[in-house]
Amino acid sequence: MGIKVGKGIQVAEQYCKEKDLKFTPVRRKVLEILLQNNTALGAYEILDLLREAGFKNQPPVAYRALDFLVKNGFAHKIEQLNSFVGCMHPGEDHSPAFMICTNCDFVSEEEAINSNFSISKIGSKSGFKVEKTVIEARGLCHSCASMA
Amino acid sequence: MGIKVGKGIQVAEQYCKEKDLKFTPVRRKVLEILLQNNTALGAYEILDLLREAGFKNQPPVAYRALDFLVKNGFAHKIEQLNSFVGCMHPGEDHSPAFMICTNCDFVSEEEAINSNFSISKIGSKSGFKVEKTVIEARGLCHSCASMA
DNA sequence: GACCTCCATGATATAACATAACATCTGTGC
DNA sequence: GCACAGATGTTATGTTATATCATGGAGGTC
Repeated sequence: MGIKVGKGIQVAEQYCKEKDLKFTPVRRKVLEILLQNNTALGAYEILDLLREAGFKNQPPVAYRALDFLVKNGFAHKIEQLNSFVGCMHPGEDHSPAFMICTNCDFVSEEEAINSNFSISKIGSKSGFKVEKTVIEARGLCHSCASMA
Repeated sequence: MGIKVGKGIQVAEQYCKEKDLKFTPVRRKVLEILLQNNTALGAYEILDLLREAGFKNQPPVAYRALDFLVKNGFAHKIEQLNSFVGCMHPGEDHSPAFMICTNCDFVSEEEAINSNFSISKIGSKSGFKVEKTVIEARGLCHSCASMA
């Protein structure tokens, strides 16, 4: 099922064990689905894949699992796409920045420590206390850019 | 109607004149609505306000006007909220960062040149060519933070 | 073992956000 | 007048997300 998927699942499993969180079959399956993809998936796409895998497929099934994964840092929502990606750094405290290719839909997650810092700084100029940042860029990924 | 509103409308009007764009009544009204608010408004809230002002109120009416305003830089979409804000720097080339107060819903627009730059830098590490960035922070605005 | 509590899941319905598609109108240039 | 382009009118539908209440299942307590 791919090294990436395997590692992600393993880390999530370990993390849940430590935190006494329930890594249930549907949550595991959704994480697997997300990690198997390089593109962001919408909740209803995930729902279809869940159904194919024999799970129930009412919307709350997917949204509940996604809520759990996002809340615990195993997945992220790409706000511009209303879609979700598996997290490449589960369990680690991090500030992601997402690069979304407008040509092939590839989404990569990068570390945004510096940007995040400067956003906090921007906020503090006006007395705003930043708690969470969303940083998403659109453009062309390496391979699409070189084809152009 | 407020200095902010007046100035925003005036700038938009001038800009449209120069660019030969049609600043029609419904577009003007939507911009007024957005500029009158310190919070982001959803398309259907705008639609209600349009109806009150005597405009037609099918969804496309609001979405078309919003598309026009966003495309021409008179408004921005706040992706996390599926909502819109009037732009405080119409006509100027700028890289906005939005600060969204989770307590009072106030949204402020700040300039993000430095962050934007570092996001492009993050992207370029992996060969990604950044074309557009979305930067949104959630937290507490000055006045909500001081109450806490 | 019976009971309780907590959380997850099942199931139904509906809310909220957004666009497709086609008809009609209106101003502009010829 | 007529053709064109862009804006608006109108109907319908697609897509994303949540509220609500019922049911189930693991673990603790007596």
